Amino acid sequence: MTTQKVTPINGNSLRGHLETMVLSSLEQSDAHGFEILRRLEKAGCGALKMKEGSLYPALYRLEKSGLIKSRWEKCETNRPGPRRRIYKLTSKGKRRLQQGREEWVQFVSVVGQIVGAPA
Amino acid sequence: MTTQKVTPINGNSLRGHLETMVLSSLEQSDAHGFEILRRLEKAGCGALKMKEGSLYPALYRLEKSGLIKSRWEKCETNRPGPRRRIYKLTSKGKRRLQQGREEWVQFVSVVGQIVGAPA
DNA sequence: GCATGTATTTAGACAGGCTAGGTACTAAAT
DNA sequence: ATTTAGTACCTAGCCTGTCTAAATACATGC
Repeated sequence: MTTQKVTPINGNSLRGHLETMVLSSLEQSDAHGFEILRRLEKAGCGALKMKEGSLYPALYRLEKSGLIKSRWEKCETNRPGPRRRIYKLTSKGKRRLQQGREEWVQFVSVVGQIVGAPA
Repeated sequence: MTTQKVTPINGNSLRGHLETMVLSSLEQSDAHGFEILRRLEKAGCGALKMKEGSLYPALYRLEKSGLIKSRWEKCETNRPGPRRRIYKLTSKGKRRLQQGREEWVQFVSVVGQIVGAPA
């Protein structure tokens, strides 16, 4: 009974928002892919399941557009595991994030009004 | 100066929301495709540009799923122009609309929190 | 060795909104 | 009569971006 049906947010509805989400998650601090995944999953409260296969291509696109920059982190810095690629917002990326937020607000406003759900 | 730059809501961000929008626009009253387009465009305040090439396939999918039903309207009923296909929500469609609204609220809540834009 | 957890990468599938046309009917203009 | 314009519908094929599913690599523990 208490099976708390959390309808997962699927890929379609994420389209066009994922990149802003990634940029936003990098605002607090630089991070590598897996860490971004963890941040988003945590913030998504179980409803959000972004996959590696979505994230890494997105990161590639973002870097290609100059919105983020990456550097490799050596793994000898007192931690186990493989190498990590650390991503960082560029100033261009910060501006885009601002823009993405404005677009998000407009998107919510417009679609929300049509869908007519009580905000 | 007063060029009110309305960034149009593009196809990607509409993904996965369009069907709920269509269902919602049919709630007030039955309508044919063009009328749905007008309703959405009007509600979108200029920011929303849904195309026929998106709507008609969506209507087809919705009908195939039993969420809407259509009937042809003869054109001799005191109006000019070609025949129209009038769409109507089924009870299954009404239930789906409810579900779509719940999912919308959740979507806005989750993504909104991540994007961090002031709601 | 082998399994496990962490981390990255990629090929290919797939969905669905968009482009860009086409069809058809009516009325008004030429 | 023919053209033009407005309304209405339909569709083939494109394109983008998320997902599936697998491979690779490194370190630790059994």
